[in-house]
Amino acid sequence: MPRTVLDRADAVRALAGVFRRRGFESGSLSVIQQETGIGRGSLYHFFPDGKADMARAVLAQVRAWFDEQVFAPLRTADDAAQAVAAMSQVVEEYFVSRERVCLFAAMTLGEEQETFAREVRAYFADWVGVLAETLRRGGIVESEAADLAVDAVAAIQGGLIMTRALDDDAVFTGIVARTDRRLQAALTRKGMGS
Amino acid sequence: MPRTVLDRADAVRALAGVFRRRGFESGSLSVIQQETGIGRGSLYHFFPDGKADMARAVLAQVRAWFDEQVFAPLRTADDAAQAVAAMSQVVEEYFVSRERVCLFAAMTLGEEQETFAREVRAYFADWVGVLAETLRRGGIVESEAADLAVDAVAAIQGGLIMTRALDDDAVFTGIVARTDRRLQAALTRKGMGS
DNA sequence: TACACTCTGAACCAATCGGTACAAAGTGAC
DNA sequence: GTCACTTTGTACCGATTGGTTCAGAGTGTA
Repeated sequence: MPRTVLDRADAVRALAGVFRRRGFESGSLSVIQQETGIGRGSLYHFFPDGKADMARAVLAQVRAWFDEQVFAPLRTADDAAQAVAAMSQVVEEYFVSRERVCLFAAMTLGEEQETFAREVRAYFADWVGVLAETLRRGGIVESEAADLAVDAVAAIQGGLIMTRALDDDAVFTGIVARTDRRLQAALTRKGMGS
Repeated sequence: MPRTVLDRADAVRALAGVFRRRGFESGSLSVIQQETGIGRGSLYHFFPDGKADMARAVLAQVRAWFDEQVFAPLRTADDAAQAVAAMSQVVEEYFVSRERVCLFAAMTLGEEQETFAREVRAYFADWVGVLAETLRRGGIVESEAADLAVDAVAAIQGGLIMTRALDDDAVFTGIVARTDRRLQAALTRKGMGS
């Protein structure tokens, strides 16, 4: 049963790839058409409001993925150390297999900054929040858990920048590994050390 | 003696501001003209090769600033701990007063990625290299110094993303402070602990 | 004053932009 | 096969893009 007709999810997937490679601004309609093989007609059929609609859909898909694969597991975990280790692994795989680009981070630059400010803020605030809560449940005091969580997410995001800049996946892999190690160490000493 | 005529340095300064706010892609000639008050004629007088030339000039200016204010002090310092503390302070001031945007990091996204790949790689490699060398001179073993340096620069870059996303300067300030504290702690224990 | 030189504004260009319209092709239910 | 509905390619629109040209204003020197 060959699928010849696209559905919206296919289009969103293809768009995410283009936006990761090209950026939102420079991913022009012609380029999108060419790289995805999706014609203008289909694009405006699935996304009547044009490029903004496409960006919104892609962001929503990424957000949904993180909700399922990252945030929910952290929330429901009873073993904090194991949950954090799982997060490190899942996040590493995700970004390495997706051009080493976080589309939400990309949205903090340029003009579209304001357009999606709410979604971007929610994504990072939720990530930090759910990680901090997991660390707290693991026995780390509230204030230290919050700092550790912010630092961990920042390290991952900074790792993506460095790994793209130096064009070396090992940079990102190393940063994620050491970030995980730092969180595990904090959980082991239950937030007592400095 | 009122300066009514611009020189190239004025133009570069103004362009840096526009690129930080708008990004390279969306900073169109008309927007640049409008926000800087510099006409097309002047722009193409100073930057005959157009937008690419402007980007190159802005990047070179940022690079020169870091050479002078960050890299050189680290290289010539005899007190590693003090030099690292100075770096933290200077870098924090720099980014807070410049829209919390690192133009080299912005260059790791989108199409222009390849255009300036060499300069971007050099900027980050030099920053990491000079910081690692400073830590090594401070008594930290080579392999650990390299990891610490990569992690520190990544933390700063990730901090910029988080601080823009959460629209809160305190996020960046906190991350820089804790990154500095981590480096100081490593220098104190001379790279012996884990 | 006159001169060489730097800087600037405005008009203009082809190419491309994001977006629209719509007829035709594809698809599943009956 | 027919029908309602979804998906698609093509042609097209006005606006804007990055880039060019060039006459002339601004400036320092003598």
